[in-house]
Amino acid sequence: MELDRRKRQVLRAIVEDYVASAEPIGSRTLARTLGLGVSSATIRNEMADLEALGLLDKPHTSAGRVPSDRGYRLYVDELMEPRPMEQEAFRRIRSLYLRQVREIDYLVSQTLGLLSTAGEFLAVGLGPGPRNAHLRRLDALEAGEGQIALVLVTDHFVQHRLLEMPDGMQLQSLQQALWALSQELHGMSLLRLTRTMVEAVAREIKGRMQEELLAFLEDCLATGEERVRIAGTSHFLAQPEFREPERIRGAVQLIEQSGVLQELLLAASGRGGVSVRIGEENRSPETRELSIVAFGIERQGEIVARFGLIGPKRMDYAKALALAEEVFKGLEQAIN
Amino acid sequence: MELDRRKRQVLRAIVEDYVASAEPIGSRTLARTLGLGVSSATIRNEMADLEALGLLDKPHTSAGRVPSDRGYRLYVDELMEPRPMEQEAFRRIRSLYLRQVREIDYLVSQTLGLLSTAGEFLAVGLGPGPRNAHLRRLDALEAGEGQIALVLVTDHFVQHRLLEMPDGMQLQSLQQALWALSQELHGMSLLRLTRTMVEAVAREIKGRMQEELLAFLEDCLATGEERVRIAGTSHFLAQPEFREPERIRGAVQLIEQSGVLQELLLAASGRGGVSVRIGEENRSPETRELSIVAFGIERQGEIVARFGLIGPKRMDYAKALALAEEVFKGLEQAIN
DNA sequence: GTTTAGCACTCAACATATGAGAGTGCTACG
DNA sequence: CGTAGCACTCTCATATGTTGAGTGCTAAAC
Repeated sequence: MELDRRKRQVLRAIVEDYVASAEPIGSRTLARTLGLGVSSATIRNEMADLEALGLLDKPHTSAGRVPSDRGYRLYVDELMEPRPMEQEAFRRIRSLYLRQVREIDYLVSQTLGLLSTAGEFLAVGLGPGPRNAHLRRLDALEAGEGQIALVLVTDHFVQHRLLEMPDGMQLQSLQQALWALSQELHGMSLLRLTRTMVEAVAREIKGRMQEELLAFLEDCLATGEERVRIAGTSHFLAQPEFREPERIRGAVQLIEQSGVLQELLLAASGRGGVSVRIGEENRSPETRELSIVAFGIERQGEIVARFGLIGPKRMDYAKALALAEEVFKGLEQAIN
Repeated sequence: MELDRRKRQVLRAIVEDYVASAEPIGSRTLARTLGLGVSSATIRNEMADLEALGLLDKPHTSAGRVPSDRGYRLYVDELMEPRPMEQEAFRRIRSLYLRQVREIDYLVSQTLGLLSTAGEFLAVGLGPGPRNAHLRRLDALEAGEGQIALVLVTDHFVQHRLLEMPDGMQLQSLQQALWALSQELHGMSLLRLTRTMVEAVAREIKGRMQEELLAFLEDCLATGEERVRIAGTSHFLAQPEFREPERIRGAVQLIEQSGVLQELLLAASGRGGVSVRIGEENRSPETRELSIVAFGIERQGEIVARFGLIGPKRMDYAKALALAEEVFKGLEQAIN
């Protein structure tokens, strides 16, 4: 079923008005602001048609109309005009990705900062997991005053731990053991690594240092573990949809126990660019009233990082998409 | 002015009832629960006296009584019975601090996790600032595939950054320059260090690597910078005092722009053990309705870390104090 | 002197009524 | 096909009782 020109105009105006005002749109105001020389009654008829098509909803009998999920979808797919980025933001994005940094973990946190500057979305990011982090080096550095720093380097991140050197332990022998290990296990995925390593390590190093080393490796796995990072909470919570205390509580909970957000991000971000999920298109009930603009970053065939901009369904899709596209391009370039 | 035995009993019962129920306490219920064989009228008289002494408040003419700030203070100082910790929590605390770890930054984040498990307070923590972090080592490690890891070690934390080696740059010459620098500036406070270092570095290392190194050092300062860390937000926001949307918004804002919390923590935590601040005793208007149980950790005469448990004035002081005392002891021992 | 019973009074919270305002659907007409 | 007009609906805000918990005070009892 095709929409004629005017219906599209009306739908688009309703979406954009509603995004801006967060208030249902009535026929009178729309007839005025639309500037087409038609009366409110005509608009009302068009609205009734759009509602019959499932593109608009009524909050109650006598408030204005609000876009439905399908209405937003149509808007995003066909009606929306891509909006150019602000110069300032554009420049900041470019400059971040022109640097020499290759540490994905670091890039994730910096990118998150960038995404949250838009000032109205909840920015979420996911770094590479232990599955696709590969060991490059494991070492112990002298750190003065009887302490050492354990350092683990992978292709995606670095981890460290400052420890008291146990009495009677030789730095040299520790280093030798670690070097040998590094050599042997170089390039191995961190996920497979641990089991093998635990046993190899146990042979060479004894006592408390062994315990600490194992604890350190475990933490490296945990840190490398895919845990969603979040920025821009207050902007997000400031959205008018969270005015009621019950809603705001739900949103806070959603953010705190980030499992749901992680799931959302994983489902929404994929290969090949930026994609949008709207309301009911999300699986879990907690996110049925939210939308997400998301993308994944690929390196050598694997997705090593994922990002998303989350807002109420009434979010500014054009703005979010422009930002996401730009960051996507920058990051892909920087990483590959 | 001395309070007789019964007045103390009444005050204590009111505080503890109110802490548990968050509802003002009336004379009738109190007469019943207190189990003293006196009538509500007698309790009413006692209450009136306590109110005259400034130890109780009335939310309005005809609700029950609520402790005033001074009432809480008297309760904490004289009336409260120290509560023993739960075994489980106690064991977890001990085991964390029996390890070899000396990295304060790491200890801060682990301790914060511990504090937030109490499940009703907002836990805040502050690590050592650049002022009291002293350079131990600055190095560049080969990290494979044309990349290097810059590593900076201080007595309190370690920082790192994974970089692409610029074409034509020699790892050896970079290392030499960094070693020389480490040697020269060893033990210097990170705060004074940078200025001097910037210039020294500029001489030895050129081009993009210089930029990246400077950026790295700047970030080290920023990371080492005293920035308050927060855990347990959702427990805190679940407190009934934040039922109204306006209040909850205020609380969220307080948490997000953490400057006020940092100030609060700095003012409340000091040398020599755990202390309590109640309501109006806090300076800034945003925290007038909150209380904090806080302590600082000393090492060689300097406070290198600070922690606080924040709740509404109606918080469970006995529980918070027990937890704080235990963590304080454990940390002091582990660090010294 | 202390305690208690009794009573009038106060105030928040809840429910109910009322009116205004915004918006809709429908019908009849140009 | 578009428009004017009108009855109708529903939310929101305001006003008005009503209820229940709690207080303060007085006078009598212990």
